[in-house]
Amino acid sequence: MATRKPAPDTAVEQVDTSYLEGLVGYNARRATLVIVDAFLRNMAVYGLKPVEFSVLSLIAHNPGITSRQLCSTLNIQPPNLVGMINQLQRRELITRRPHPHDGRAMGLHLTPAGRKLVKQAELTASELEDAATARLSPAERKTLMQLLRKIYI
Amino acid sequence: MATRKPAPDTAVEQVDTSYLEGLVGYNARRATLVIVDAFLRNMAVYGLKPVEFSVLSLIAHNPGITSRQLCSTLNIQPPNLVGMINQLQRRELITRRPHPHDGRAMGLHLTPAGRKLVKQAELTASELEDAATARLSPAERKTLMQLLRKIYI
DNA sequence: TATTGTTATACTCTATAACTATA
DNA sequence: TATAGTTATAGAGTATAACAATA
Repeated sequence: MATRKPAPDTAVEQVDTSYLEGLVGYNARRATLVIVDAFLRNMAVYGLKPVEFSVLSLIAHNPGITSRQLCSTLNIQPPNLVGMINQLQRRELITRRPHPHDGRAMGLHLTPAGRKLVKQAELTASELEDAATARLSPAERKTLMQLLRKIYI
Repeated sequence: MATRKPAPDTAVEQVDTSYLEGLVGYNARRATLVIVDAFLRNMAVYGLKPVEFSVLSLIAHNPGITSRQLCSTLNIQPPNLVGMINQLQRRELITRRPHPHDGRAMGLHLTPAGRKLVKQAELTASELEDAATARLSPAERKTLMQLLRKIYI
C-alpha cells in the first residue's frame, strides 16, 4: 500500500466557537468576566473591588454581621478576609464591636463615612448593571437572575 | 439636649442577601463558581482545568489554529498560554506545525491521543453541565445561554 | 471538643515589559 | 512599523495548616 502524501495545512480564518457556546459554564464565565471588568473600572473611584463591595454591602444590610458569616455567605476563606477587614477599618469605613453573646466574635458595623460610600457605590453598581444588561429587557434581566440562582442555590 | 444611650448590639440571625441577589453580576459570579468547581472535580481525571479544556476543544474544532487566535478567542494573555501549550505538547496531546503562510506562527493540531482525550472530556463536560443545570428545563437552559451571550458579545 | 479569628505560607491565576524573528 | 511567540517577573486571588481565645 502506497504512503499517502499528507494534505497541506490550511489556516483557520474564522474561529469556530460553537461547541463552547453550547456550554452554560462557558457562557456564564464569559459574561461574568465582562461584568467584573466593568465593575473594576467603575468602582475604582471608590477603591472597591467586587468582594470588598459585597462585604461592605452585606455589613450595610446586616449591621453586626461577623467575619464568619461573611465568609460562609460569600464563599471565601477566613484567612483571606482578615486583611480586607483590617484595610476597611484602617480606611475608617467599618468598626468592630464586641458581639452581644459570643466573646470570640466581633460584630461589624459601618461608620458614617462607610454608609455614605456604600450608598454611592450601590448607585454606581446599579448603573453599571444597567449598562452591562442594556441588551436585555427588564423581564429578561429578571429571568436571567432566576435561572442563575437555580444553578447556585 | 441629653446624650442618647446607644442601643445594645443585636446579633445577625439570618444574613440578608437580597440586595446582592438583585445584581446580575453577583448571580453570574456565584453560578460560575459552582460550575467551575464541578468542572475541576470531574475533569481532574483527564488532568484538565477549564482553560486547558477550552484550548484543546478549540484546537479540535479548529485544526491549525494559532496561539494568537486562542488568546483573543478566550481572552487570555499570550505569556499565560505559552506554558500551557508546552505542557500539552509534552503530554503528547498536541503538535505544532509550521503555519501555511505566516512564518512567525505555528498551527496547533491534536495528536490521536489528544483527539481521544477531547472526545471523552467533551462527553464528561456535557454530563456535568446537565448535572449543574438539573433544575432547568431544556428550554430554560437554552434561554439562559442566549441571555448570557447578550451580555458578553 | 468545636468554633472565631488570626498568622504564616504556598500555590494558582493573571498582567506587564521587553526580547526575537518574521511580516 | 507591526505582529507571533517567548522569557522573566510581579501582583492578585485563593487554599491549607496551625495557633490562641472562647464556646
